[in-house]
Amino acid sequence: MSTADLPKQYDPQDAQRRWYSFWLDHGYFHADPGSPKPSYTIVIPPPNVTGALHLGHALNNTIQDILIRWKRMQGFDALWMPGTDHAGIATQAVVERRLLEEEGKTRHDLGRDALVERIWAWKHEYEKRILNQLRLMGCSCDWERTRFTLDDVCARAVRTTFFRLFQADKIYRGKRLINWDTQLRTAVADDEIYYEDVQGQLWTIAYPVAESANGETLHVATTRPETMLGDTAVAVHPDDPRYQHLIGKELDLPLTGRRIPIIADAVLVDPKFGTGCVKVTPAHDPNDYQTGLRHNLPQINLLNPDGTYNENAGPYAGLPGKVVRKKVVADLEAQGRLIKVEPYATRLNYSDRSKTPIEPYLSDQWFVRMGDNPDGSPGFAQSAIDAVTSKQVTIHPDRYAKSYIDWLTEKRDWCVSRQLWWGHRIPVWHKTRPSEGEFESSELPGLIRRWKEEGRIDETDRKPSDVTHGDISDPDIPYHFICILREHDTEVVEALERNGHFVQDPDVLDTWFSSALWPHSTLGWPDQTPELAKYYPTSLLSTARDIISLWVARMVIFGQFNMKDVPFKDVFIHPVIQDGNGKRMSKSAGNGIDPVDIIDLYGADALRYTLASLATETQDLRMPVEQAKLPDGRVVNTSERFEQGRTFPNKFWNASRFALMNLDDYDPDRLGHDVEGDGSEDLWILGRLNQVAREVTAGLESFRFAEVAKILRDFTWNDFCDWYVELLKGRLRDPARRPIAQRMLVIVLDGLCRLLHPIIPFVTEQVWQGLNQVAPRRFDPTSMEVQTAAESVCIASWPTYPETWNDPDAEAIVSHWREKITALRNLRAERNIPPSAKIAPTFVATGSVADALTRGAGQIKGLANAESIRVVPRADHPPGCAVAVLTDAEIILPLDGLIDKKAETARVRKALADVDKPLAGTRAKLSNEAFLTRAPAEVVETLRAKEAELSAQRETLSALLATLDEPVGGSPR
RNA sequence: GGGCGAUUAGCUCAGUCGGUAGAGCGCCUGCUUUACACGCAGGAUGUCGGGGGUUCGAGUCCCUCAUCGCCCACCA
Repeated sequence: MSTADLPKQYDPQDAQRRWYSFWLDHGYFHADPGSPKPSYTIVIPPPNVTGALHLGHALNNTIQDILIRWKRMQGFDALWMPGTDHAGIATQAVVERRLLEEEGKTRHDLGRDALVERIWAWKHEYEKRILNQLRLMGCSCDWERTRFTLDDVCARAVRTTFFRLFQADKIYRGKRLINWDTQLRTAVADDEIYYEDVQGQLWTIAYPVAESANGETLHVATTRPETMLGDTAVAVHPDDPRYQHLIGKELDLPLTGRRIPIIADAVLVDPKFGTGCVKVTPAHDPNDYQTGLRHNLPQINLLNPDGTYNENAGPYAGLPGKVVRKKVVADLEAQGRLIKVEPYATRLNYSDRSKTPIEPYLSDQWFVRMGDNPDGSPGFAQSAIDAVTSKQVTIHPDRYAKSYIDWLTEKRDWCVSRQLWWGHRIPVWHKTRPSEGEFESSELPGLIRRWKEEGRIDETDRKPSDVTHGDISDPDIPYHFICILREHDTEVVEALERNGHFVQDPDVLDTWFSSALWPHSTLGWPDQTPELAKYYPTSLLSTARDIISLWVARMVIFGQFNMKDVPFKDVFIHPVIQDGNGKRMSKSAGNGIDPVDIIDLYGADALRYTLASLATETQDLRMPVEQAKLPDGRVVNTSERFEQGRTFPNKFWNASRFALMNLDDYDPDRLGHDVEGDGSEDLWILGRLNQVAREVTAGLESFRFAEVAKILRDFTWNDFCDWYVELLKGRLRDPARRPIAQRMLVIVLDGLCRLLHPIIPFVTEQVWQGLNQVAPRRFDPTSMEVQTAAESVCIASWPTYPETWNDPDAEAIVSHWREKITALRNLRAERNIPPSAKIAPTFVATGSVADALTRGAGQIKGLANAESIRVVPRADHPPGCAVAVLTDAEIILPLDGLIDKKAETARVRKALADVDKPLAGTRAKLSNEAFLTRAPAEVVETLRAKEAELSAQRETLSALLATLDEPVGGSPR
């Protein structure tokens, strides 16, 4: 191959364009359920269509692609299922914000259908962008199977699941406090709230004990006095001696004339705080709400949707909250019930969108039951815990299993309804109040019975007397819900909605509801598809730790419910990328790094290699952010940590370039004079290649990506490039030895392409294609024969080399060479011998060391730039020589006309000091009686041998120093 | 408040079985050696956060303190 085809610097952009489309054209990424190969499956954590991918996505997708490519090469029918998430609240919020900024409109101006249409348009744009980013990174997803959590396939799975949950009484209607934006009249998600510390006030109010002879009162403190109108209890700590006699008694709630109980609650009340009495307003405070559930307290809702007070507030009805507060305070004061008012720093919740305070608001929501079944058998949460404790699902690193289990142990029911427009609409129709009466006489009751028998609908028809276990709905209100199986069952929908008997629930499902189905919905469930049969359960899930509870746990739950099996066998939790100061990267903070910028700057392989080398078991990893200029002039964020990823593929490229330039006359069938290689270096490098292949395989099996990246880099750079290729250069120039050298080069390069491919797919494909041009027929590690290589490294076999490729003798010999050559280079540097000057060293050595050096004379001459070398069993130190004393040899280097006694003395003294330090430590240990008697014999033996070696080395150095006519220091102790 | 993690070279991090510490970048010296200056050769750099314990021996195991970060809950 001519150098013209092989630019000095690897051009990642060119390779990316060429080979990605090449892979797609050949369909390598497409999995085939009909294939006899065993399956290996990963479903992508679907990125939100809210925006572009960030560096965390890049890390996660690099990990997944490494595994998928590796398994594909191992002969698995590898499926990487791609797709995106509709991300309910997040996406709707993004589009609504833009609507407001650009057109000054709210969603109510547009209406439900028009807004949803806008969001679809946004989705199309970002989905395209996200999927394209994945392609740029080289991700080998099966694009023909791309899914979206809100597409028809997923929608069917969602509706079927909801229906089955409804039938199984795993879904119920309950109350929950939501964050209510009184201005926009809408529910707001937790992450759409911001806090502000404000200087408020704390009012202390006296509640009189009912029918108390001595006029006893309880003092309660509150930051929101107006909510007292909804109080349904006052709580004290059960162990508080001050109030023991009052527990169970009642209070006269001022201003209302209502009687409320005094309850004992250890959770809500901290007896050391304030007066030790807490007013309980279940409908307007999350803690009080929980307390209310514990004590079966009524929940009195005081609010209208617009923030004014309702009829439950009696005389205050119709007034806005602010005014109610003023009047309540004034009225309390007038009645002498206000004890004190003091300034108090408190935190207020505000809606991100309207910038107005959030009101906790009690509303009807749908819940999925997490607790155990009425018969005591494990419910959803317990089954999901069991899946992990029994290792049906293994979480790596295993410390995350704890957070998974801890969260599930609470068994808190999952609120699945959201007051949004973007998402899967809840397939439930409510009976409307006006329809009562005429409904009974209509044809509907009969139809409903029939449809139910046909399995098209299910219903919950509850009269006030019914009690459902765990159901926290208001027991006084009857309801009738119809759950519909098929969305397009127009016959049913029309009949239900006719005459306004039923209306569909306006809410949509929590986005995690559809995400929880992802591992089976994407494979076609509820249909029994060949894909489902083959690829479920999937093999691995790779994700970030912050969604272990939101997503991982729920996938296990729904997998067990729908599929009767867990969704994946392994879960890998990858680290979170932070900036150099340990802060989360974000667009708004300006410290984010865009993976596409890194690809533009250094290439996809650089991005992937760097991220892989950072993927350790740590939970956070830091990446100092700095700026760089793109070719087009844009200034973008990058990090010095991409340096390794940038240089390494280039190094590999250049080593390959050297090889390819020397393979023009490669002939796999012409083997020179030794089939088993030509020298110790060949046996050594094959042994190393074999060892590296095994370590890399083991590393991938246990998700040690950083270690795998390091092993491969070290082998490629330090063994292959720095030593093996250098050792080979002389042989390549010798026509008799060239064929074997070429054959060796091809074997190692072929192996490196395979081993590196999962991490850096583009440069390895580029090299593989080059190899295929000059050496299409070559050694194949699977068959152990010379045969035509695969047309792409994507589908080449993962290498497993014979165990016999392991030669400790060759390894020892080469390590002797390396050691002595390094010592010679060291001498050169220290004595300022120019690299170009030829030297003629003498090695003093015996036994196997001498053999190794004699055998490698030619190699050593080449790499140390020596014109001759001698190996002798003993020798004096003639004056005017530099001498290096190694543990098993001495090197005597005559320095013609370069006698510098001072420099040589300094050098030897330093060498002596270098020996003295470990020698002192070793001797100290060996003189420790306890060590000698208690440490294992072999440890003692090793140390003794080391001591002998160091002593001998020191002797020689001392003698050497003496010949330099300098005083010698005492023996170290 | 509960949980998890981190603290090792100037920076960012490895360090599996407890046996006297490594890498990349940066730094210093010298090299246009015909694969590579995104390179080659050589070099310097550590009280492994503090204290205590277990052990013949601790970066590694245990306790404790400090600092930083993340997650979850919460502040009447």
